[in-house]
Amino acid sequence: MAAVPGFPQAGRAKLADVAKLAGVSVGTASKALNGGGRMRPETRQRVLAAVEALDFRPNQHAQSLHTGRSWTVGLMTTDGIGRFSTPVLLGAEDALGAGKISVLLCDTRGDAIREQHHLRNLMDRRVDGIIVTGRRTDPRSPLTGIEPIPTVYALSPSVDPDDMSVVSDDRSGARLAVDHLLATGRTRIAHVTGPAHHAAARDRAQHTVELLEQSSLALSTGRVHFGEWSETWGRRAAETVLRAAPDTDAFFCGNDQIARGVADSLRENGVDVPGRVAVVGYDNWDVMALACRPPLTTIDMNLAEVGRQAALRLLDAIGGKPEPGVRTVPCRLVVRESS
Amino acid sequence: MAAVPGFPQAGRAKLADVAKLAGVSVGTASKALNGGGRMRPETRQRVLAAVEALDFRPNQHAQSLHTGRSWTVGLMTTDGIGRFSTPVLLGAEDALGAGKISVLLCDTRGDAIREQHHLRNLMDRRVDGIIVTGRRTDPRSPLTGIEPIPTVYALSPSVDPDDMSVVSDDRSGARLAVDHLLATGRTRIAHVTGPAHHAAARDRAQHTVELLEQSSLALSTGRVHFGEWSETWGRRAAETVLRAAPDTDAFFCGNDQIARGVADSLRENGVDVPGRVAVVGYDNWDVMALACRPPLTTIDMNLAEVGRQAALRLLDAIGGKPEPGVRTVPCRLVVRESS
DNA sequence: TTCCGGCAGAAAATCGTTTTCCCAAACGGG
DNA sequence: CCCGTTTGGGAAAACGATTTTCTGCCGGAA
Repeated sequence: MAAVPGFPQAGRAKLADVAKLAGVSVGTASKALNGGGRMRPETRQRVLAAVEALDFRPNQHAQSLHTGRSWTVGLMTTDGIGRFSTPVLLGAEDALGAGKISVLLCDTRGDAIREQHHLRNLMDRRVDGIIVTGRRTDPRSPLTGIEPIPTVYALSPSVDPDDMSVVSDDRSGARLAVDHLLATGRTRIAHVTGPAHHAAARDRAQHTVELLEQSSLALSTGRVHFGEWSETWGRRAAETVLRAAPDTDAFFCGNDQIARGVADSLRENGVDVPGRVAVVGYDNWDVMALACRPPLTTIDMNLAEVGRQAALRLLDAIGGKPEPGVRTVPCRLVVRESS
Repeated sequence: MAAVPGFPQAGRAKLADVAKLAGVSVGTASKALNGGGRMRPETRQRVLAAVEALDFRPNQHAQSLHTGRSWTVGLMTTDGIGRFSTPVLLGAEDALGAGKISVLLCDTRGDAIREQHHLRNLMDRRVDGIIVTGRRTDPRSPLTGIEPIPTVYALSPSVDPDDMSVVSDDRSGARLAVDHLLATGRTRIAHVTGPAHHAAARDRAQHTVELLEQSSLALSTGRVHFGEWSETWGRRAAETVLRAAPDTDAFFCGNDQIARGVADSLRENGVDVPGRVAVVGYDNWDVMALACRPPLTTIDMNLAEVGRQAALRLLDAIGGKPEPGVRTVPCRLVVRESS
């Protein structure tokens, strides 16, 4: 690391400098670094010593120009980087970083123009691959005009089943919640969730109904309560449910905000949670789940794992082993005091 | 865009192909593209037409190799990508994207080893600049070993005053809150905030006290209530305050979680908000502020603007016009129904 | 002594641009 | 008609690595 007389300052040495210091040619120096070619061990040592002395770091632009690889993947998020895409993003970054690959961030803000713009940019940079993530679990139309670049869709799958997608397993989430409630003796379960035009709400609701049927049960109110993903809706829905089916002994909610609204409403109406009624949320969003009174039992989608899986599949595809299709990541039940 | 016989398929044409199709030399083709050199308009047109026909896009690796610029900046976040760094990040991406610069994401998870690792990576990639953001407003020690690379610290300033930093103006935040409360007739103000070892809590508290003094007022309880950034603490503190100073007519809280806790506690104790007591939060975190009953008046730190300013300063520095020092971004008062 | 195989390492080609230098033709003024 | 001065455009040298090809040189065998 110490400055060597006659050579450029540390950090900006080029391979030619290393070669000169070691008394060999550039080609030989390169071979010494990259394993390859035959050479006297002593020569290799000299080169390695020179690398050390000059703190040489290869110029990645030169490498990329030669190999055509950028050791970079694009990460496109469609919703500003929200509560859902963030953990996915971190999981992906984690898995990629291990492989010396960096992440180029692109936020489309849900705008198709911006998406095309970023796409051009990523192609110009010759990224090795692309991960696309969205806020919702609704399928999205695939990116266009990226023929040769491996792409993985995370969280929001592509509508094309031949694309690679990694999603959270809504069915497993519903199963964990329902099984947990049944196992703790609840049989009169209500389901309050978000808007019916969201796949997440529809799918979880459908699975819930099916799972109850398998135990010869039905929803306590006879129907799913679709609404919004908000506490306000949770509070309103709780009252509706209690009026329609006063013997309801559990709420399975489509997300933690709704669940918290439900819990607040129950408490304020003097209904004991979990004594008389259990509440289970979805998302394991800590600020909601932990601040809730009582703290929420909830379903964790393992979003970081979704991101990690997406990254791993992308690496496979970059390595020439693409596995088309949708892969699901199972959820996890987090039991707290509301059930 | 249509395939031209005898030429590689669209998207992978090189400048040599363009030149051949236009009947000029590579150098001339380059000049035609980049404005420069003198040439007959007709020749330039021929080149441009060829570019169009072949859908030519310059190889950025080649450009970067030649110019030494990567048109990329590193964005290091120290805390996963949390609630605070996300808007900063988006603001920065927005400002940089306009300048054809892409963002390379690095998350250190607060780990020094990882930080060094990412730093090496960024230097190897010859990024044009670096933006460092953190979760807290406490000053952080500057990055080491990046001598020649322009760096801007966002949200968490560098302890070295000669570095470039962009932070939220805590003083303006406190002023907006206090002035608003005074203007609406409140004079017995309590201040509940986070841990005293957080600069954000200390600074806002200090400014609040100073501002009150300027109006010959003091805190209703005679002291600042330091605690945690949580709803639980907000609820506890509200009761403490009401017991110590029952004539308190306003709470200014260090963040929206605390404010929500305070509001909840007041409501449950039958204290009318905003009728008898006003509540003002800090952060304008929508899920908290909007879900609160009543919706919270709060201070917005304009974090996206912090990110944007950081990006702009970085661009200036990259362009050779660095302006060392700390720059502050003023806050914004968002009035809702809690005051 | 001659020839050949093997090996260490040098030299050169390559990746795709940008940029500098240089040459030829055209042009204008005296 | 001749000599500068523009002008348009080509050739070639960077940029910094990797990879392929080529050249000595040595030892051993015929």
